Amino acid sequence: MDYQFTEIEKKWQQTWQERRIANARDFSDRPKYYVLSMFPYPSGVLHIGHASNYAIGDAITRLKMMEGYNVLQPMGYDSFGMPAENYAITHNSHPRITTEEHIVNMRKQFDGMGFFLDWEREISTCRPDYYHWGQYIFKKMYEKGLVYRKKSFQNWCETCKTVLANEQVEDDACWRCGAEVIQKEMDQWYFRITNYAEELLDFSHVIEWPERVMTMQKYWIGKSEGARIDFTLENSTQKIPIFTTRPDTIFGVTFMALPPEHPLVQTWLAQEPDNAELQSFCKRVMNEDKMLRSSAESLKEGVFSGRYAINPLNGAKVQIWITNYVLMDYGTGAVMAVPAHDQRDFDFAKKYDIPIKIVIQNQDKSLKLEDMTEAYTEPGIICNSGHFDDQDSEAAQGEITRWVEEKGWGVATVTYRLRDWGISRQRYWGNPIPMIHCPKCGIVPVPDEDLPVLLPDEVQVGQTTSNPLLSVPDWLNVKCPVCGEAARRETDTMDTFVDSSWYYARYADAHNRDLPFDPAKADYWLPVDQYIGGIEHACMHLLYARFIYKFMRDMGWVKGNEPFARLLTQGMVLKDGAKMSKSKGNTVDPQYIVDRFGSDTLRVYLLFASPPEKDVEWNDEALMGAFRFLSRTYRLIKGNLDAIKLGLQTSGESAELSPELKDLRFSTHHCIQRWREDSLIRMQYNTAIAAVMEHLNHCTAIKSTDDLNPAELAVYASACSIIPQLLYPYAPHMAEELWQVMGHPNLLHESGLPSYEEKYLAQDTATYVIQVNGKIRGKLEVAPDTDAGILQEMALEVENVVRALEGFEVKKVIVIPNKMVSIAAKPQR
RNA sequence: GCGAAAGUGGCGGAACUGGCAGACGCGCUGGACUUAGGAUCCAGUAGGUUCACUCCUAUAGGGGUUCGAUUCCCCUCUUUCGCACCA
Repeated sequence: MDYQFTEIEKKWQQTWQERRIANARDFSDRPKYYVLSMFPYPSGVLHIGHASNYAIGDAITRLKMMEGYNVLQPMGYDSFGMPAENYAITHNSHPRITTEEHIVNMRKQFDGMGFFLDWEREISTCRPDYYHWGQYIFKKMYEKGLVYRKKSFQNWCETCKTVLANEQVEDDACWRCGAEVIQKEMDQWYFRITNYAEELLDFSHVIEWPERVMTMQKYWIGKSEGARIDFTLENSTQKIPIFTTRPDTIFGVTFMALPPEHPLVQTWLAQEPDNAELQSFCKRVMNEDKMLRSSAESLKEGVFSGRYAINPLNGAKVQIWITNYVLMDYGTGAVMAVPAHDQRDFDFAKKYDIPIKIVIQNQDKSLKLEDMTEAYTEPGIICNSGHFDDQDSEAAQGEITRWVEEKGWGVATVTYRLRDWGISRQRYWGNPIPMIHCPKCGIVPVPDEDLPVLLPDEVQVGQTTSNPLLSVPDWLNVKCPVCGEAARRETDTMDTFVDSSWYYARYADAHNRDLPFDPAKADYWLPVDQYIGGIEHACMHLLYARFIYKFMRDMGWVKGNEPFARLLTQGMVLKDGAKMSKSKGNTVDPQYIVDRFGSDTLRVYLLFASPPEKDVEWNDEALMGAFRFLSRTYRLIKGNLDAIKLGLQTSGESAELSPELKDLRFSTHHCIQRWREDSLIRMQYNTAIAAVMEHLNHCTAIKSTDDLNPAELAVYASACSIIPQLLYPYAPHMAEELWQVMGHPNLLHESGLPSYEEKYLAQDTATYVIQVNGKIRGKLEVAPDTDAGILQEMALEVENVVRALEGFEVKKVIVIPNKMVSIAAKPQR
C-alpha cells in the first residue's frame, strides 16, 4: 500500500512519451493554447526556481488539455552569452562542448520531472539552425532602417583590450585583471527601438498583464513632452539644441550645461590640450563609474568652458559650463539651465556663483531672489519674460512654444527616456553580426545565401586580448560580396536579448530551413496565451520581445500586436530569507527532492506554498506535508478500491442518505466548484490544492464502507473517484496511476474537466449570523430564503441578542439574504 | 529622492464584489496504536478571561466612511522590488 512514487513516476513518464501527448499538432481544429515558460540558460542542472516556474506551466498545460485545447508547451535553451563563455574558460574547455553537455544533463532532469514538453520543437540559441534566423532578422531590420551604427562610450579595459559590462566593473577596475577601466568611444550597433516607443506605451492589446510590469515599462520608456530649441554658440553659426519640458522658463536661462561627452566639448578638448582644468575634469568625470556618477545627487560639479551661448528668445548671452549632472543620452545632451526654477540648476548656480533670474512668480508675487533657498518649481505667473509677462505659466507653455516655432528657433517635441538598444558585444560566444567591412564599399551585409555566418570553433577562448574572433584569420578575412576585394567580417556579436526576443515564434515552426518560421504556423500558434517567468525581466526582455514582435508584424510575418497575451510573473524560491545561490550555500537541489519524494511531491509543495506570483520560502517540513498528503490520497483510493468500483456502478437513487454522506456529496461538488474557480480563473493553485485537501479529509473521515447503503456507496465512490482529476494538474503521475487503477481505459488529459452539479450545492438550512452593532451575538439555523420579517423577529428573540440589547434601543435591522441579520442599536436615554 | 507592491497566529498562507478573521498546510500539545515508520489515527492549537456558558482584545500604527472594514479613504511607520540627477 506504500506510495511507490519512483515506479509510478517512471511508468507514466514512459507512457506519456510513447503516446507523444506533449507533441502539439499544427493546425488542429481544436482551439489552440500556447503555454510558455521563459527558457533557461543551460547551467547543467535545474535549480529550484526552474522547477517552480515549470511546475506552474505544466499545471496550466494539463488543465488546458483537460479542457480540450490543443496545447503547445515547448522548451529550449538560452545558450549564448557570457556565463557559458566564462564557464568554458574556467573549465578549460569550449563553450560548444560544455553547453551541449549541460543540455544533455538538463534534459534528463526535465524528463525526471515529467513535464509535458514538446521536445520535437527544442531550440538552442547557440546552434546554427537557430542563430541563422537571428542573423536573417537582423538583416531585415537593417534593410528597414532599424539598425544603425553609432559611436558611444563603453567601459574598456586597456589590459584585456575588451569592453566590459557594467557588472564587470568593480570599483572602477576590471573584474578580471584589476586594471583601470576607462571610457572608450567606439562604434556600436544599435536597434532603433525608439521608433516604437509610442506604440510600446500602449498595452491595450494584451489580455492580462500584471499592472506592475506595465507601470515599470511605461516608466522605463519615460515619455515627456516639451520643446527642442536651438541656442547658438557665440561668434559662430554653431547651433546647440537643447530639450526642455519648461519652455515657460526660457527667459530665466542663466547658463548652459553640457556633459563632457557632448560633441562640442569633445571638440574643445581637442582644441585646448593645455587647458589643464578642462582636461582633467572631463577625464575624471567620464571615467567615473556610471552608476556612481549618476547617483551622486549632492555632488554637482563643473568647469566654465570660457564660451557663451545665445538665447534665441531674448538674445541673452549665457556661460557654457561643462558639468557632471547632464546626461549625453537624454534629450539632446544639453541643458538650458534655469536655476530659479530647477533644483539641480539652482544647486549648481549657488555653488559656482552664477546669476539666478526669477521668471515665474508665486501667487502672491512674494518670491525674492535673496530669500530663495531652493528652486521654485511650481507653476505661477510669468515675469521678466517680455511680452509673456503676467500670464499663467502653465497656460503660456503652448504659446511660447508656438512663438518659438514661428520664429524658427525650435520645435515642439516629444522625448523618451528609452534609448536605442545597443546590441554589440565584443564577445566570442554570441550570434555573429552578419556584416562585412569593405575598404571600398563600406559596410555590406552578408548575402542571404551565405547565412548563417558560422561562429568558428577554432578559437582560443580564455585569451584575454580582445574579442577571440579577431584571432581567427580564416574566418575574419573574406571577400567583399559587392566588389570581391579583400574585406573583414564584423567581429561584434549580438546581445543575447536578441536571441530571446523572438524564440517564442520559432517554436511555432522550429525546423524551418527557409525562414525564421512559416507565417501560417505562427498565425496558428501566436500569440503566446500564457507566458510565465521572473519579474526581473519586466523591462529588458519583455520590452525587447514586444519591440521585435511589432517589427515582425510590420514585416507581415505575424499577426496581432503583442507576443504575450497573458503574463504571469512568478516569485522566487528563497531559503533563509535570501535568494538561493551557490555562493551563499543555501541551495536546494530539485533532483535530490525528486529522488527522495518524487516530482509530484515537489510540484505540490511548490504550488501549495503560496500563490504563484509570490516568493516562496523553502521549508523541508512543509515538503513532508505535501508528501503525506499524496500518501493519504494514494491510500484512500487503493485501500477502498473495491468499494469505489462497486459504488461507481451503483445508481442508488432510491435509498436515503445519512447526514454524513449528504455532507460528503456537498463536499464533492463544492470542492469541484472551488477547484475550477481557483485553477482556471484565478490561477491560485495554492487554494485549489487546499480545496482538494479539505475534500480528502472529508473522504477519509468515512472509516468504513461496510454499512453504507447503495446510494451512500455511490456518493462515497464518486467523492473519492473525482480526486485524481482534481490532482492531475498538480500531481500528474499519481493522479494518472489512480485513474488507471480505478479502471479507466483513457488517460487523464483526455478525461475532460470535472464538473459539479448546482443542485447538490443547495443547503437544507442557511446559517444567519446575528450582529448587534457589528458584534456577533448569535446564530440562527433556518430554512433558506426565510422571510426577512420573520428572521428579524427570530433574531430579536435570541437569548444572547436580548442580553446585548439591554439598555439599548433598536434603530435599524439589516437582513443580508442567507448570511446575516445586523442590528443597529443606540443606548436608551 | 521618485515609482510600484506589500504588512494577517510560532511559520507558509486563506478570507473572491465590505458580511462568522485565521480555510488548508507546517509546527506544537495531549492521547491511541504499532508491521518502530521521514509512520498512521483521534483531539486540541490567535491572545486574554471564565469551572463553564459568556465576554473582552486582535489583520503594522493612528484616524475616517459604514449597521458592519483584513477589504474603501486619509496620515504615519516598516519591508521588498524597480528606477536613479530625465532637463
